[in-house]
Amino acid sequence: MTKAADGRLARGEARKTLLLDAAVRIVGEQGAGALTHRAVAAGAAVSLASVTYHYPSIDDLRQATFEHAGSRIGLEFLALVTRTASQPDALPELCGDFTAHLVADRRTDAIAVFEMILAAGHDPELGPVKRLLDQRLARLLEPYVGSEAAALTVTAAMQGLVLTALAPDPARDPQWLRGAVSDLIRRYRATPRPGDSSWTRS
Amino acid sequence: MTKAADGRLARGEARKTLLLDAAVRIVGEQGAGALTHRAVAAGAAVSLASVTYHYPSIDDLRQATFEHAGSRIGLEFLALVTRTASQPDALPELCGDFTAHLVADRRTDAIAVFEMILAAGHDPELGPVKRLLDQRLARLLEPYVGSEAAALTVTAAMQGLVLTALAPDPARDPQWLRGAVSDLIRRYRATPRPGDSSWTRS
DNA sequence: AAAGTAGCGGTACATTGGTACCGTAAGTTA
DNA sequence: TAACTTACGGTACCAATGTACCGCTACTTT
Repeated sequence: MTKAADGRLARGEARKTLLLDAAVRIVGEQGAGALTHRAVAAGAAVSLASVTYHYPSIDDLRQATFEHAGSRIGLEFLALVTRTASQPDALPELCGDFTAHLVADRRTDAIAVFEMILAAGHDPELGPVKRLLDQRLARLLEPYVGSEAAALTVTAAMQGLVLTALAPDPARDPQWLRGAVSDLIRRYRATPRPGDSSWTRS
Repeated sequence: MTKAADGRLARGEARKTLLLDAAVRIVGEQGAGALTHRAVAAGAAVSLASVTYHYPSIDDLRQATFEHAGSRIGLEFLALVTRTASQPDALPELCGDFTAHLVADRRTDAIAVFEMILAAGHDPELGPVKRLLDQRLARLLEPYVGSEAAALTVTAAMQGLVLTALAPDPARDPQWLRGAVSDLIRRYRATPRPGDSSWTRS
C-alpha cells in the first residue's frame, strides 16, 4: 500500500482541533473581529507559526472556525433529536431545554455560529456553510412540523430567539427562551386539530 | 439668553449625519469589522481628523453607528405600523412586505442592526441600545398578538427570519421571507378562532 | 542509511489602524 | 476689536496584525 499511518498527520489533526477549539472560544467571547492568528496561538498556548502553518491566511482560519462551531452545534442537536425520535410530542420542550442551556452556559460555539451566519451576509464563501447547517437543523424538525418549508422557517425563527437571548438583559426572565422556543415549535406543529388543547396555549 | 443658535454646531450635526450614513453603509456592506475611522472618512469624503473629532475613539464611532442604524429601522417600522393601525388584520402582510423589501434592497441599515445585536452579546455597552429597539418593535405588535411577552417573541423570531434571508441563497425563493413573516405573525394572533380560514395556512 | 516531508519555533517586514498633536479658518461672545 | 470655541486638515507615532521566510526536529518512505 502506498500510504500507511503517519503519526505526524494524526498529531497535526489533533493540533488543528486544539486550535479550532481555541478559535471558537475567542469568537464566542470577543466576537469575530478578535479572531487573529496570534490570539489563537496564545489561546491554545502554541507558537504563531503553528497556527499559520495549518491556516495560512486569515480567511482559512475564519472558515475553519465557523465550520467547526457549526458542526459542533449541529451534531449536538442531531443527537438530541435522534434520541427523542420515539417521542415526537416531547420535541418542543426538548428544543426549549436545548437552546436554554446553550444560552445559559454562554456556549461560545453557539455565539460563534451566529457570527458566522451574519458574516455569511457579506462573505459569499460562508454562504454554503450556513446553508448546510440550516438544512441539517431543519431536516430534524421536518417530521414534526410537516413540511420542509415550515421546518426552515422554524429553524430561522429559533435562531432569532436564541440571538435575542444571547444579549444579556437583567430584566428578562432567564427561563424566557425555554418557553418561547417550545411555544414556537408547538405553534408550527403539523396537522393542527382545532379541538386539541395542546394546540392552543394553556 | 445665554445661548443662541451657533451655526457651527448646526454644521457639526450635519457632518455627523453624513459620517454616520457612511458608517452604516460600511457596516452593512463589509461587516462591523470594517468600521474604522479611515474607512468612514473615505466613505464620506472627509478628512480623518473630522471623524476623530466627532468620534474620538472607535467605540464612540461604533455605538453612534449602531444607534443611527437602529433608529432608522425603528422609525420606519413605526411609521408602517402607525399607518395601518386602522386595519389590524393587514398587519401580517404588511410586516411581510416590510421585511421583504428590507432584504431585497439589501438595506445596509438592516444588516448593520444585526451586527449590533450580535455585538451586544459580548459588548455590554450595546445591550441597552438593542433592548430599546426590541421594545419599540414589540410595542407595535403587542395590540395584535395580545401580550407583551408574545410580542417580544415574535419580534425576536422575525429577526431570525430576516437574518436567514440576508444570507444570499440562490436556491431560496426570493418571496420566502414575505410569506414566512406574515405566516409567523398570524400564528401568534391573539384569541385565534379555530374556524377562521385566515388562521390556518391556505 | 539516505532522502523526503510534516510540524512547528523564531524572526522579520510591510500594512493597517487607533490615537495624539499642531495649526488654522470661520463663527461666536464679551 | 479681542478672546474664545468649533470644526476641521495634515501629520506622525505606535501597537497590532497578516504574511513570508529560515531552519530544525521527528517521523516516514525507499
